[in-house]
Amino acid sequence: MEFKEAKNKFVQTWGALGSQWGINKTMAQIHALLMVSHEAVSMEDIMEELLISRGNASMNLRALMDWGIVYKEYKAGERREFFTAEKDLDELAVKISRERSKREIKPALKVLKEVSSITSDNTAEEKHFVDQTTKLYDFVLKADNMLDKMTEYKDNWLAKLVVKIMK
Amino acid sequence: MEFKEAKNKFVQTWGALGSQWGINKTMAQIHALLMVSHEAVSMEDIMEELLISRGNASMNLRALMDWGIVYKEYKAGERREFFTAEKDLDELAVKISRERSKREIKPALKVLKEVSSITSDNTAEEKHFVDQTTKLYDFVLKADNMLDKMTEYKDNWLAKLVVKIMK
DNA sequence: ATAAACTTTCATTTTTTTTTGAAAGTTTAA
DNA sequence: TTAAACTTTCAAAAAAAAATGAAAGTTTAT
Repeated sequence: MEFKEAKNKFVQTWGALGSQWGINKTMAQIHALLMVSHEAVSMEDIMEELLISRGNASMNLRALMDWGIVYKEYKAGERREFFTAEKDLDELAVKISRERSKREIKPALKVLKEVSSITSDNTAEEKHFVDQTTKLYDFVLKADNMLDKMTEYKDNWLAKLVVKIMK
Repeated sequence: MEFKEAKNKFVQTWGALGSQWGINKTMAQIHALLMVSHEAVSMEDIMEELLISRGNASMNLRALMDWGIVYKEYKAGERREFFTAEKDLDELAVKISRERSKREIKPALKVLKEVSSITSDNTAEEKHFVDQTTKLYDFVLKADNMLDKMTEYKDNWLAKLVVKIMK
């Protein structure tokens, strides 16, 4: 396999993986492209390489910057903007975890707390509902806390964790 | 908030959370419904409660069973089938992790290995590509191994982990 | 102040994903 | 073996999500 083919395969695969995890395909593809680029890339070049429109490129780059995993870069004497991706994978994981927690998990927790707090008549049905949603709240809260703690380790938390677990 | 309202809110929220993580909304909603039901539910009742068609219910129940997180149940003297969800949350997490690893992570790893193994000319561009995809392979492999290890803990791995990390 | 070079926005179109529902299939009881 | 009671399948329709592209906006150099 030659370079161009490999690069394309990587971008496609990363895009597909993104889709499966609720991230828009193009967004994941742009991210993939930037991750393996040794220097900052212009919007023009991204459009060309991925065969997407200017609007699409612009919106997804904005989204990636909102996630904090892609940065704008200015080059001296160049009018247009260039983009780079976070390349430190530990840092990348931390940022993705934080965003998903903030955007998705925290709001879900809020609802779980609400619905598990209804004052139940004591029918078996309602008791089970309260019991199960309470357990779910506790579980999700723990999982979310774990993510939080991981962000404190930052450097290499994953390796440390795996070593610990595997003994 | 009364029971029915709370139940509905829970089902909707679980459905939305599913969507954000790449799981079809109805599939997540059926799962939510079964999780908080104190007894097995018929397809008819699922259709009615979620206002979905027979085909939709059938296909998503099949998918949930393929994931190993919903079971068929037969009642004596009843022709139709009833469904229940895995209610042990540790068990649920284990099964979801295993499936996602098998379906999504393992295939991605295979590609990462392939593309990181190209014989590079030594342009800076190609070197960076090989370096970055190799790192990514190592990282994803570690993360996946962590999931694997977690499935060995089964009972309460999450609590144990959090305790360990938080010291 | 102007215009060139560039980016963003958003109504519309396209694509993808999900849902429907009717026909085909299956199982059970008599 | 038949028919009733139920489930599954899948082509077509609907809904949802993503992409387009042209107009509006912004920045910079002169």
